[in-house]
Amino acid sequence: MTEEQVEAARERLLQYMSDQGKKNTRQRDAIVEVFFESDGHLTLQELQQRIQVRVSGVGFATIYRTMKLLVDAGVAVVRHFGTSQTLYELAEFGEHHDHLICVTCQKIIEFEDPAIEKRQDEIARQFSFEVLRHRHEIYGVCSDCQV
Amino acid sequence: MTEEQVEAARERLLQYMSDQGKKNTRQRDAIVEVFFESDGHLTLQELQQRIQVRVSGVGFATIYRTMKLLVDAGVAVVRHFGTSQTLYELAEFGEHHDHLICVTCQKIIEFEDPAIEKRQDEIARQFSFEVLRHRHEIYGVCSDCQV
DNA sequence: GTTCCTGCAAAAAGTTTGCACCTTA
DNA sequence: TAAGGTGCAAACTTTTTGCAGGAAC
Repeated sequence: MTEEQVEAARERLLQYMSDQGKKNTRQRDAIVEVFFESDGHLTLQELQQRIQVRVSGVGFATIYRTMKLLVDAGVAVVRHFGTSQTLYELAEFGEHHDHLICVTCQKIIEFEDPAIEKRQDEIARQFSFEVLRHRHEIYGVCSDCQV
Repeated sequence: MTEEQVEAARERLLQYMSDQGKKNTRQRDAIVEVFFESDGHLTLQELQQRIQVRVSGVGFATIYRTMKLLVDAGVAVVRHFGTSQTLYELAEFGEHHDHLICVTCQKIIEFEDPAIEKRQDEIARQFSFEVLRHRHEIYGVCSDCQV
């Protein structure tokens, strides 16, 4: 995700918060900061770990509720990749990417391939199907986890 | 999934069970029956509801453990869609296909495209990623539902 | 000063397991 | 009869919520 897109997301979030009469707090700032820096795909646990480093004692519930706020604002989306844990990802602004998911270490690699997107549109056309969105996930073993 | 594939799955399950010294029971038969007939993704809850109809008093734990057995035998796979619930789906035998999903009428069109599969392998190779499986879902509006 | 936020702890929701008893082969 | 299987209930895991006190505007 590019710098401009993160900026756009920040903008959108501020707009949403002022529209909804939401307040800025120390905790919220820290959570939002960590989330935007991370480039997505974090569980609540991971967010908490990273937040602890800069602001101590941010409760789990606060992170949960703040992420819900980000989702409502449209700057984050919830995803599930096989595990029972919820992941939060930066919402797409224009750009689209898909995922390679390591079934061993749960690492997620993003990829983007115009050739596949194009072929996909051709297939849809064959069926007179109007594409709205898609998900393409490749599950396997990443280089680090291969024996 | 075709009739032959369900047959193959049954075969494989029986083989696995005899290999592992697993026993046939009234409950297991009912669970397997319901699962194979359903041809869809079911939660444990849904399975239990359907099983109740034919065999009363099948415990949740038994269904859970039986589904685990089916997964181990390779005839079922676990999936997580948006919800927090686990879904069990029939495993694919041989052929692989992906889906065009109509967001209006929920119709599902299966497709298979060697060009995409090939491109996908190339991408994985770039990341030294060993592909195990993938899912490719295109959401949109089918020809019947377009206005 | 009112409205919103936070942390805690408890409640929910779903999945997994230990155990005593029962069934299959 | 031995090896598994079953149901119950309890343990776990993760997400969600109620509430009293605290912070933002």
